Amino acid sequence: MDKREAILKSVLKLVNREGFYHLNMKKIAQEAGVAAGTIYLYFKGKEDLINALYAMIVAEFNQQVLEGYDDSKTVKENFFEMMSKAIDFYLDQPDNFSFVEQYTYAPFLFKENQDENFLLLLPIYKMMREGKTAGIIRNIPDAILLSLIHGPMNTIVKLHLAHKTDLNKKGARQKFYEAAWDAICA
Amino acid sequence: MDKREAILKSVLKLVNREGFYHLNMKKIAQEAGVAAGTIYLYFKGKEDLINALYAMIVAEFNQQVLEGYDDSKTVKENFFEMMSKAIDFYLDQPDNFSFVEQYTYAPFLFKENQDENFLLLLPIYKMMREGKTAGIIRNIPDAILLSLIHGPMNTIVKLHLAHKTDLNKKGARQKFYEAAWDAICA
DNA sequence: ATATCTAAAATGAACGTTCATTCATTTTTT
DNA sequence: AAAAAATGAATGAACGTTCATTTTAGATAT
Repeated sequence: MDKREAILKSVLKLVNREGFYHLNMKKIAQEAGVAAGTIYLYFKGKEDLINALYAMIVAEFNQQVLEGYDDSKTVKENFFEMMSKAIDFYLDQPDNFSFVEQYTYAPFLFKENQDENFLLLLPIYKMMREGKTAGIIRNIPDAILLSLIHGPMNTIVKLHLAHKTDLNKKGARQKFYEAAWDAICA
Repeated sequence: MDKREAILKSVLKLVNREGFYHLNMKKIAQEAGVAAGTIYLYFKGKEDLINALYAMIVAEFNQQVLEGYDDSKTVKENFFEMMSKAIDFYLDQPDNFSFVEQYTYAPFLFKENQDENFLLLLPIYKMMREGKTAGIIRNIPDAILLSLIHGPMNTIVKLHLAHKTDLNKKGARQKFYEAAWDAICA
């Protein structure tokens, strides 16, 4: 059994269940089935642990979303595919969503670098640039396009996880993709 | 000088500057220019204080956004107006944005009721319903529409406050409104 | 005006608890 | 038996809250 991974997973579970505010090292150790001191064999401290987890999730997310990207497809197809992968990522592991949101919105909690926040958005930037040069995507500032892609995706996942809607319902995702696309297409 | 208000304002300032994680009663008292014990004359405790602040901001936000609403205008005009008011609210008082975001994404931190989160969205619901019955807004689930309105607004404000874009630049807002509108109009 | 009294408001040191981290000791692996 | 990994009790700092005491403000009497 990999203890490092067990520790990371237990942070994820606890942050989702109780929030950052109630997270403490003893709980993390208990949930992971190790002693409190053991955590310090794998991480420098609490901050290091949290940052390592965030970095891990970002890496997984980008990898999974970029998997959906195919240069031979149209921009629209790539857009749909990436939206789909991104939503899948969070629906498959809701803990990830909760953690990333809380981490992102806690200024100066554990981050030295504000720009870290935007690492999650790298796949979107790629698609945007290509669509714009091809004249298929609106020629408006990148940040506005970004808000029209990331914003809805983020909110719809939140609403789904809060049981305010059901993204698994037939046709629901397709309607969402189409509407989001109309916001960005030229 | 109203001490209750001074205390609330100092929470707002501190949460924005250092995050919930580093917030403590001593700092709140110092920032407000009162003794630690004084806070307990106005609030039952830390939770009560935080909840009171959130309630205050939600009330102000809804009031300000609904101010832009005018039944004699078209749905599109109302949409633009409300987007504008909502963005103004956060740009004028960025502390409010930071606080609301952090509060929203901290499950079980101070909330008994998850639904509280969605109070901020009441003005949007009103416009959506009316537009749908008039056939002007897409006939898709409310939650999806909501994500297409609230999501972009939320993200663009975040990007603006992080200096990734400038919403005060001429034409920027108009482009944003138009694009967001195209996502929801039938 | 000034002094005296009273209740409300405010103070901040003290308290009990919680927490992250350490490290002497024990357990496991080689 | 030596080295590496793991333990968890101990430590001291930090925190939310309390409450005995002090300060302030308003009313009343001199």
